[in-house]
Amino acid sequence: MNRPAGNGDEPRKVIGNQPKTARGEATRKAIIDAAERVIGSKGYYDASIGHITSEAGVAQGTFYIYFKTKEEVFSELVLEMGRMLRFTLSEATQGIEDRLEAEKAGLRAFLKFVKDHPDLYRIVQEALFVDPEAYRAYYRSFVDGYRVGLVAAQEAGQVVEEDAEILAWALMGISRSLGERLVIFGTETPIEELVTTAYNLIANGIKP
Amino acid sequence: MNRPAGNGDEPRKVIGNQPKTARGEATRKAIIDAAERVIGSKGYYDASIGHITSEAGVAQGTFYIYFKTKEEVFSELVLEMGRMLRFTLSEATQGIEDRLEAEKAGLRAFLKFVKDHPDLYRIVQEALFVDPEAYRAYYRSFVDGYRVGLVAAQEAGQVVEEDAEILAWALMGISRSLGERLVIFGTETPIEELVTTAYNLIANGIKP
DNA sequence: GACAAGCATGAATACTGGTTCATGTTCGCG
DNA sequence: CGCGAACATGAACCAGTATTCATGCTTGTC
Repeated sequence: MNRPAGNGDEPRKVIGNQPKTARGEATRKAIIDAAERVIGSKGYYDASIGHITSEAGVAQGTFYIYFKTKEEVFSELVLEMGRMLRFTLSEATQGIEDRLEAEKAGLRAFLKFVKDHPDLYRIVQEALFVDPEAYRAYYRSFVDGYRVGLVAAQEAGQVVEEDAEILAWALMGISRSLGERLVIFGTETPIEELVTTAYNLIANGIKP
Repeated sequence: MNRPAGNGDEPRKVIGNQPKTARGEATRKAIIDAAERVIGSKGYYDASIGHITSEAGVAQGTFYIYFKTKEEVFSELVLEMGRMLRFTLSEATQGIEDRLEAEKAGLRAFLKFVKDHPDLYRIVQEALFVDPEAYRAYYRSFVDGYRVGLVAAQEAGQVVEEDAEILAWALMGISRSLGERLVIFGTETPIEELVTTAYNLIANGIKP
């Protein structure tokens, strides 16, 4: 029961075991990618570790070298997804001066992203049940971005003086709903049409 | 392999076994109610038949007198939920002449319903994975109601001439998002405040 | 008051699937 | 080389749980 002094009880709360070589890095990535495909298509509960590892081309035990539990890959997936989406959006609105135009570009980029990654969409939804904390963090960060933009626009007198937090949730709801229609309900409406209609609604709805 | 002629292959697609006496009726209802509570709080996959039946105060085997599978109670729950919500909304907007006022009343009723039934909200969300067909039907019927109202208002010249289907999805998204904020994110904003802000957004957004 | 259909029981079944482990294999470095 | 740390294997373990089943109870009816 002896051990070096100056050590806490927990081994520094590392997420899974970080690989130390390029080889391990590659394997870990292969597993995450496989998990994305398998969980995305079958859902979390129907996706077994066996499915994931065989899709990744490794043995079942290998999974546990990199992840402590099944839940852990999932959480990481959700995090990754949030990062990707935020990156895509900031990329798409980079350098656009007019705030309303930026809004439009963001909406368009969001719908495109969702359409290109239908699996990712479902994964985030399922996080509400598998990892509620990750789910909340995902939407919180999304809505925060929205809110900051709105507040700035309000200060510039371009947006009506309503509670920016509530407004942000409402606007996010529009994007999300149209995205869901695309992915879950498989409608064929061109994205540009959705963007135009939603943009008019939003622009008229929030102008001062 | 002989059987009476004039019979299809399927035994009339009865959902579960309908009880024939008041006693059975009561037991069946007790199980559904228990399922609502247990699945609502633990989620579908963590809610075992054992949990549900013990919550209902019956033996495990009793469950299978009334439902063929675990999925079946769940589907019935989702259906029931859709019915309840639609009833509540039509109740709340009954007899309101002005369409915009009706919209406001509907929004208020929706948020109140969601707040009073947080479990039900999560159950519908989970249906996307457990019974996608039920999930789609739920939202389809919701959005259809919305669309019909919008089209009527457009014909009366009260609403802008945008695609009513898209508009309906967007507006539904606003309600849903604010409802989710209430239930999943546990914010304490008074419903009336949400209604006012959202109403202004919607009213300005869709006026011709 | 006995018969049968409906209802109820809960132990046994059957199987899935997450996790562990004892045993290799790879590979960079001295 | 050859040593050790990192990585990989896949068979076995085991806990949980949906579903079945043989048996027993209730209740209304003739």
